[in-house]
Amino acid sequence: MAIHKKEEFSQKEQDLAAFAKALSHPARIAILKMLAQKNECICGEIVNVLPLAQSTVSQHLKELKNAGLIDGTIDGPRSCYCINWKAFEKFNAEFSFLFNKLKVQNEKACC
Amino acid sequence: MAIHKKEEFSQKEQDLAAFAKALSHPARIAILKMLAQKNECICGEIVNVLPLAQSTVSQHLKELKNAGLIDGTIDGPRSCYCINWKAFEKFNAEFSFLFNKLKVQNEKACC
DNA sequence: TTTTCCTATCGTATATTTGCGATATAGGAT
DNA sequence: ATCCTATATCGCAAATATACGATAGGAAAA
Repeated sequence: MAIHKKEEFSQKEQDLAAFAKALSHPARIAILKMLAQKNECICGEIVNVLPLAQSTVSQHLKELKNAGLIDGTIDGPRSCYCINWKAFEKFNAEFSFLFNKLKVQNEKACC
Repeated sequence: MAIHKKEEFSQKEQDLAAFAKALSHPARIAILKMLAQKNECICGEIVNVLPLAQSTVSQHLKELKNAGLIDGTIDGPRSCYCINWKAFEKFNAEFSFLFNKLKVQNEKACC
């Protein structure tokens, strides 16, 4: 890659891309699905369900946390994660602004 | 990575992840934004706008096309791309199904 | 025809991601 | 205290992604 060019794009473009990147692995989609379905937060249950080693799951959780998509708190001997719905709303709104709003005028086929 | 584990997840999870991956680079976000804004389809205009080499832009376009997010047709000496709104709708619906629908019951804070 | 312009693809270098085992850390149980 | 259980982090190997220059191909222009 020589030099990373990502910085030359607008902050919004970078933010959206970072959000999408956090969702760009089926394991992380599966984790979010689990967190969305369970009313309570979960922790190592995820390790039992996913076909991945504990350390790998922990890494995916960390990435989701760094991206702000989930919150994690230490609950005694175990860790407890839950979805950060605010972050989802924020990005959902930005995606809508970027694409959905423009869609109406563009509905006609092109090319 | 030794062995790719992606195949062990459900098809829906893989599809959603693939869609997100296509959006996971600011250059591709910028391309989609351009295509959404212009009523007409564009081509090498993108190269002039983005801070990337022509070959790199072409590669990003190819990825977006492979992911099904854009359509491309050859128009004489130049290529013409446009957003595949159907694909966006499809994935938007799946994301909503996965997350938004579950959100209502989960609105209460956790952790 | 030759030249020019536009785009796609190839080859390559480097960066990042993915995955795992091993290890560290920290709380609970004995 | 020692042991056990749950989770995070480190270090490494392999796979992918990113970026570019060089090159190929094809249509229009000269």
